[in-house]
Amino acid sequence: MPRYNREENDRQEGERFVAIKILIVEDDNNIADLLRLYLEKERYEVTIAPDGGQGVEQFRRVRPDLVLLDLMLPVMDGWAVCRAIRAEAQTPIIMLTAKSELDDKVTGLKQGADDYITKPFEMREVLARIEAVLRRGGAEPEKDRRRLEFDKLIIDMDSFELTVDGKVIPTPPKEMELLYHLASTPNRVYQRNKLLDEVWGFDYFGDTRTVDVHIKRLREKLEGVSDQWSLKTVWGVGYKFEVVNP
Amino acid sequence: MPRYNREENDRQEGERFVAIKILIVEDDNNIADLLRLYLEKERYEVTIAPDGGQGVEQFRRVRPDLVLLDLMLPVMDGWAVCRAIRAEAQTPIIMLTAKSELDDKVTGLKQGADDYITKPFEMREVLARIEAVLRRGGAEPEKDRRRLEFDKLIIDMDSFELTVDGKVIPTPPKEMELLYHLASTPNRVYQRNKLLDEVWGFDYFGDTRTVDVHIKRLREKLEGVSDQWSLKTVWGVGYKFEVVNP
DNA sequence: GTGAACTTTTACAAAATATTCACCGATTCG
DNA sequence: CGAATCGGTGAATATTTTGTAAAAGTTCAC
Repeated sequence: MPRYNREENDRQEGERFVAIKILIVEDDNNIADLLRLYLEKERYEVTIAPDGGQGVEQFRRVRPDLVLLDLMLPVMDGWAVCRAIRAEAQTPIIMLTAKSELDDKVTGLKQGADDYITKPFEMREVLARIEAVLRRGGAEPEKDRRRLEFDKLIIDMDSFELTVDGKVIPTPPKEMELLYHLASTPNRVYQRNKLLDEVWGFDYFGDTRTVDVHIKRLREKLEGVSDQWSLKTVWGVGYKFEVVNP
Repeated sequence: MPRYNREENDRQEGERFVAIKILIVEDDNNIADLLRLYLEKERYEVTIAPDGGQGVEQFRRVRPDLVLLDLMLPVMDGWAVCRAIRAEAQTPIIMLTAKSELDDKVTGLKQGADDYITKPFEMREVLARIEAVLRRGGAEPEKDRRRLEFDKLIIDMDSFELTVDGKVIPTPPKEMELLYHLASTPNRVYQRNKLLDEVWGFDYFGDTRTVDVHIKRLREKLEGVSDQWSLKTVWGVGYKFEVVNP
């Protein structure tokens, strides 16, 4: 009975099951709500504080994984909040600033902010920066449960077990990772290149046929198990994990 | 002797047809070569310049889509190159800097750099930043959601599925791409030549009848589905995806 | 209405891509 | 250390798509 340890590859992007908490300190309700809207769509857990004082208070209460901090705040300004937070935690802080003044940038960075976004900002950019900062800080509360379930199929990257129709099927690491990767985003086509990059690693130089062989080995294990899902070839493009009725 | 057929056929797997050009200005050959290796694996077209002067020269010659610029360069330093490039184009620039000094960052941002990477860097990070910067600049290496919807018709390039009247119709890559291309700009006429250039690739030399045949194949799949849209022939000119317009 | 120009359709050959198999070196495990 | 397992390669095979040529059908201009 083979046993696989998974020391090396933790570059998967599995769905997170424990939400990442973000505190927004922002007095403009419109902006705050907009941010909440998008962030919640991305499955972040959002808390909003309308001024600096409440900002610090909420920070102590919820202990967020990241803070979005408006520079212009009533009563206690952004820098003060920034320092207050820094005084008791290394939580990443992204500053939201109305003017794109260089001076602000310098000062803010000195006070300990991790990044900057100048208003008016694009949500796309905000999301990207948040991800970047979180990644950089290694603050990944995700990873707690890397497990996907489908009809008669459980892909569990924690126990490294593939359960098909109730039975555990011994499955080598690469196959597990490939399947997990594909199934993480059902119905989305992955090109062989991308799979090599994302599953084998960007530093892997090898033939794209390798992917085919692994797909074949997976199919042997999965064929005819359920009509709810399947490993589909998209001719001329790549592969996808298809589930009916998404 | 291993074969890396990922590099052989250029527009394999329906990715981009015109390579994105990257200019690397870096005096350390090891680093430059390493960058080239990985970037070419990702299908970027790479040019290397070993010093600032040649950097600017090459920039004028190849007009890259992005510049990776080492800060420490012999003769003409990175900032000077940055300014020189900024003086004649808005091409995104990513700085490679040995020290992570705040001063450098600020100065660099002032000079117009778009992003920063401090050495020693991880290739993974470099690749991520490149994609981010390109995306931000709208040079879209890949659109976010490549999906078009019309009455009883969904063209989804993410799952690579053509859904007609609720049913998924198996459709080969070329047909998908052609239809997607036409439907991206409804009512606009495309000449056969243009379509060959834009869908088949500028380097494709073939008969213009080819387009006709593909149109015909598409029509078989789409005929009589909806009166809201249709693949129209514009006699003597080309084809268009026509939608009825209020 | 007629012919030239253009488009549609068909059938087939060529090209591209995917699957599968057998095998071997590397790695892991006992 | 030796056996078993895994990951990857290359080649043979199977499959699907794509391009072309040629016949048949349309449209347009006069």
